[in-house]
Amino acid sequence: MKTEALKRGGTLTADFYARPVVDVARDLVGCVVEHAGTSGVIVETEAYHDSEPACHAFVGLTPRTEVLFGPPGFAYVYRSYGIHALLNAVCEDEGIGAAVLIRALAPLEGIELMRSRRAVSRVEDLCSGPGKLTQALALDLSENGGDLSEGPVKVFPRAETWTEPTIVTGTRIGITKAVELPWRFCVAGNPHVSRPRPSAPATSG
DNA sequence: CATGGGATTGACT
DNA sequence: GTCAATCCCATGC
Repeated sequence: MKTEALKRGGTLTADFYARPVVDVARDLVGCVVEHAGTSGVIVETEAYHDSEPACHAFVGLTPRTEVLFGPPGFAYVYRSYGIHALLNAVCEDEGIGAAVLIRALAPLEGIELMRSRRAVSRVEDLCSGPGKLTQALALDLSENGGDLSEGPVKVFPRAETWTEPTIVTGTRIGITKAVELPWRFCVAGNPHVSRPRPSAPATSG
């Protein structure tokens, strides 16, 4: 997968998402998410697929999972624990329920705006969790089903300074089923990754 | 129509 | 470490 598919209006296009969800989860690390005057570099993701019970799409096609089973490159936003909105990117072909959960960002643009939305001062606290980043970017359930290449939520290819991040793999957070799958991807040693951070294996970087 | 369970966070012991 | 807040939706009567 080369850059040709990464260049429509600057955003990633459906081709990027129409691949195995675990591959997309890994490749989204280092990419940039933008919404409502704020943006950040993705430093943590998780993959979910309808073949395993931790995925919402495991139950099949329902009103809730309709977007998950739809075409790739769209936003799946849902409410978690009645409080937080969580942002996912729908992946793989239409008819397959798969998505990448965006779990943490390194704030890039609109940091003061994020501070006003989050009421915390430290940059490391603004987007270091899936519920935190949606609050910082002012994302809510109305973004569910939105086209990630056209907005209002947009995802851009890796920024120049993040072309080759060192990625650490771990198990997914906060789930009770299929806990053993190593489908969590983080930038090694990055302060914006949510906790618990995966224990970094011996890597250079 | 009633019930139960979360892909979390922040506050408190 | 423990725990409550809070709402959408899947399931079962």
